[in-house]
Amino acid sequence: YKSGGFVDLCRGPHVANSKEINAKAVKLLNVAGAYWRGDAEKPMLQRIYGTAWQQPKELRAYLDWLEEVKKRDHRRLIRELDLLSFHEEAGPGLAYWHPRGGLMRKTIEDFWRDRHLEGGYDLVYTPHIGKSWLWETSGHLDFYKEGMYAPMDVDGQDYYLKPMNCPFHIMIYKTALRSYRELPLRWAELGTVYRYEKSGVLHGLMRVRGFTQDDAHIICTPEQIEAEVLRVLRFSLAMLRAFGFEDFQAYLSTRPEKAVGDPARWEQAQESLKRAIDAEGIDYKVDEGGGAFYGPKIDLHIKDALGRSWQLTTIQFDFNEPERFDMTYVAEDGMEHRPYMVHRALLGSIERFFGILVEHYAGAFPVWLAPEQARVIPIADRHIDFAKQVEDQLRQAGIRVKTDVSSSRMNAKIREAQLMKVPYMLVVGDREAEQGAVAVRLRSGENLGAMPVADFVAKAQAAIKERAQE
RNA sequence: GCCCAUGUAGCUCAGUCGGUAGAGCACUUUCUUGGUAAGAAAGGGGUCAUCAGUUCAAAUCUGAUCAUGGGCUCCA
Repeated sequence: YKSGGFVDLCRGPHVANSKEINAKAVKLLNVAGAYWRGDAEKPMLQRIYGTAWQQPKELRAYLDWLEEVKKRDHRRLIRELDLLSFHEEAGPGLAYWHPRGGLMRKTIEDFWRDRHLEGGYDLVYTPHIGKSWLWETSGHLDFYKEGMYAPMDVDGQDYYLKPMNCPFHIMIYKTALRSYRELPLRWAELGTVYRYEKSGVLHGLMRVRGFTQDDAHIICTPEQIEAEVLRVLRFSLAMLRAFGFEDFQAYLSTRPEKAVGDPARWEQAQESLKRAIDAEGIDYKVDEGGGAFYGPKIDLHIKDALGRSWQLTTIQFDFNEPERFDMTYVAEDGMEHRPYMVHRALLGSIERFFGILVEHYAGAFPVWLAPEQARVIPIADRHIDFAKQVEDQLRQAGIRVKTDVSSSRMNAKIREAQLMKVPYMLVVGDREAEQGAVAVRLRSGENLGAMPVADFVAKAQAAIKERAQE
């Protein structure tokens, strides 16, 4: 788009004067800094953000949407729902998982590990720190030193907090002479890493300094690579669908100018990525030359309940580390060959994914994820004994349940459970105690009336199994 | 890291001209024992982010630092 002598690569339009904007409704949103020509080396200008609409009601709808975004802000909800916290005194970008958040994380991690074992992965665990040798060899100290926490001195040696898991998995790989017969290897780890992110970029759970990647490395032969890539992509889509995401967009990033590795391998890798996306029928865009210097990649973006896009899965080839660590396998010809290595994270980081889940569901999680799936609400203190019996029965049936024994009135207890977005509220009074029943209220406000405890258990278990919202 | 703004009780916020700190919710106790989103009363709770400075006197003015927010740049 052209304004006078200024040419901008955007859809425009630009106006020479704001009075040319023919709008019935305008709102100033905020002011912010922006670098001259988007270059951090250049001075910063003040940018004024505003929005203009043809009709006041369109502006109204937009402001309502902004309001909804604000209501779902995970930074607010993780506090209100008692899930996580951050602490100014203890370090920015470092998340504390409370019991409720911890229970959800455990649920996510259990699901993740089970699916991986079913999907032909092995689970590994590796240390949080390692000698500088690892990062010199991998190249991270050359390329990303400013993103790593300063080393600590241990017995006169520099040890670094790990910013990545790959060198550790490679150490395991190199404990044996590998045969083509045992490939592919698929090693997964919920690996906690630390990266020194610049202070201005930290943002709730979305950008933190300590986080857990749902990482895995696939090491295979050139013949296997295409099938492996397709397998990862399918696996990822199944995983994301299980968490309630349906709308996917893929981005394929190809070889940049400066790159390491055999061009023929790049070509094969890019082809296998492309064929996998085609096979799954995912819409994709190509970012020519947008890959990292060490390999091409596919990123998967999902759309959340408000239509916002988030990058989750990344599937990246690595032609750098196998070389630097001299990874080999012995092929049918009896010679040592260089394997392919693929890094992949499906959810990205547990912290960030959790934040996205919170915003996607506005804190009203599907039953299987909810930290407290049911709350028993005794009407008066004389019903507490029965309420505790119900609680026990439910817990034995594998339902996460609590009883509200506070001195509040039933109305207040219901309000409290609503605010915590507990899927099932089980009111018990004289009538229920007598019949061995619970009166079921959903967080939607719907009242299902009284049902035998066993019926409720069956209902809740079905909802958990189907990963239903209820 | 950069630009701008903000920081008062656990949370959401008042606090005038510089004169020594307040509300609602939450919490504790007591009363209340109730039928689907807040029963009532009393009480406790503050190094006004931190550290310096100006002043007889600082939540209030100045500076630095830390943190947070909106953006920018970055994101192996």
